[in-house]
Amino acid sequence: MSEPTTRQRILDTALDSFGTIGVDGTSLDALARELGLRKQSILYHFKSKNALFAAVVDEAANRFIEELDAVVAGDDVWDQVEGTVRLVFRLAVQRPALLGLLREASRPGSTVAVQLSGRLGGHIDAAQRSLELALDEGRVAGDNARLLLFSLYSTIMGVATEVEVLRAMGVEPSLRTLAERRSELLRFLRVALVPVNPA
Amino acid sequence: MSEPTTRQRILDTALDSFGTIGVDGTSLDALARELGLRKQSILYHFKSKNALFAAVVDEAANRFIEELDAVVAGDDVWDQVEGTVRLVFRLAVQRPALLGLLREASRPGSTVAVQLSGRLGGHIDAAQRSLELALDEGRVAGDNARLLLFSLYSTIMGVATEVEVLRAMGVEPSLRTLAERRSELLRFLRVALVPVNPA
DNA sequence: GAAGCTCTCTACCAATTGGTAGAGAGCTTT
DNA sequence: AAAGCTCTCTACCAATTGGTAGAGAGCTTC
Repeated sequence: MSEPTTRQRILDTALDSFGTIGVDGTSLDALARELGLRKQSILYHFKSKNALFAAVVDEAANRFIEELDAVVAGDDVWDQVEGTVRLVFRLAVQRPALLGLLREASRPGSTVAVQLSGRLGGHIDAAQRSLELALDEGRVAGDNARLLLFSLYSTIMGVATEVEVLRAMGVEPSLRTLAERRSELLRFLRVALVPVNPA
Repeated sequence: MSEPTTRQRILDTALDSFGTIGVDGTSLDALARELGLRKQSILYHFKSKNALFAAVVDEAANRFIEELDAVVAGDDVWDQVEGTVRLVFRLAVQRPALLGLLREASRPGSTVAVQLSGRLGGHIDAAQRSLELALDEGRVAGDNARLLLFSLYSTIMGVATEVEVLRAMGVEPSLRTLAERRSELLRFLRVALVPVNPA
C-alpha cells in the first residue's frame, strides 16, 4: 500500500467532513488544516469547493454502486436483498460518513443530486428486471416490481440512516446492537418478501 | 384565523428554510429578507440563530409527536401502523420541509439532536408497550418489540425521505405517485406484520 | 404627559467565507 | 544550465456571517 496522493487524501478527508458535518458546515480552511495544507492547495486540485464536492460524490457513488452491482449480479432475489443489507450495514460501521454523504448529496438545490441520480439509474434498472422476473415466477410476494424495489431500498436505507440518527442523539451503537438490528431487518424483509406458498 | 404573531411567522419561515436548504445554508439576513424584516428583529425574538433552530425543532417535534400519539392511542397495531404511514405521507405532501427538518436536527454535532431524542422517548415507549402486547397475543409476527418498532419506524421514514430525495433529483412526485407508493408501503408492511395464522 | 414596555430599526463589528494573483521550491526535460 | 512542469506556499480581497449597541416609534400604564 503506497502513499496516497494529495488529491486522494483531500477526497478522503472531504468525504468524512462533508458526510458528518455537511458541506456548508465544512470550510476549506478547516479541511486544509486537517490535512496539514493551505486551502489554496486544495483549490489547486479542485477548482472550487463545489467541484470538490462533486468529485467526492462521484468517487463515493462509483464505489458504492460498484459494490451494489456485484451484489445484484446473482439471480436469487433473496440473496440480493440479504447482500444489500449486509453491504449497507458494513458501510454503516466502516464508513458511516459515506451514508451521511449520500444524504448530503440528495438535498434540494444540490447540483450533485442530478449527477447521483444518473449514476444510480443503471443499477436500479438492473435490480428491477431481476425483481420482475422473480415476481412473475411467484418467487417473491408483491405486485409491482418498481414500487416494491422502492420499498426495499427505502427500508434498508431507512434503517441504516436511523443508526446515524441514534448516533447523533448520543446512542453509540455497539457491534452487537448493529448485528441485532441487521438480523431483525433481515427477518422483517424475509417475511415481507418470501411468499407463503412458493411456486 | 387571526394574524400570526411575528414570532410565529419567524418560526414558520425558519422551518421551511432550515428544512430545505439546511441551517448552515440559511443566513439570518436571508431569512429576515424573506420575512420583510431586519435580522436584528429576529434576534430580538430569539437570542441567537441556534436558539431559533432549537425553538423551531421544539415546536415541530411537539406538533409531530402530538399527532403520532393520537395515532398510537388505539389498541389495534395495524391501525396504528396504517395511521402512522398516512400521517407521514400527509406531512410529506403538506409540509415536506418538516421531514427535512427532522433530518437536519438529527445530525452529528447538532445540539438539538439530544433534545429531539428526549421528546421522542415517551412516544416510542408507548408504541413499544402496545407492540409487545400484540406480539404476546400472536396478533403480530415477530420476536422483539423494540427491534421490530425500529424496523417499522425506519421503513416509514425511509420511504418518506426517499420522496424528498427523488424531489431533489428532479422527480417531482405527483399525488398519484405518492398514493401508489403509500399503498405499496402499506401492503408491504401488512405482509411483514400480519401473521399467517392469527391466534 | 411622563415613564415604561414592546418591538423594529440603523449603524457597526470582528471573524470567516470562497476565491484570485502570483511567487518560489523541487522536479524533469531539453 | 535553462526552460518548463507540478505543486504548495504567502498575500490579499470583497462579501457574508452571526451578533452587539443603542436609537426611536408606538403603545399602555401611572
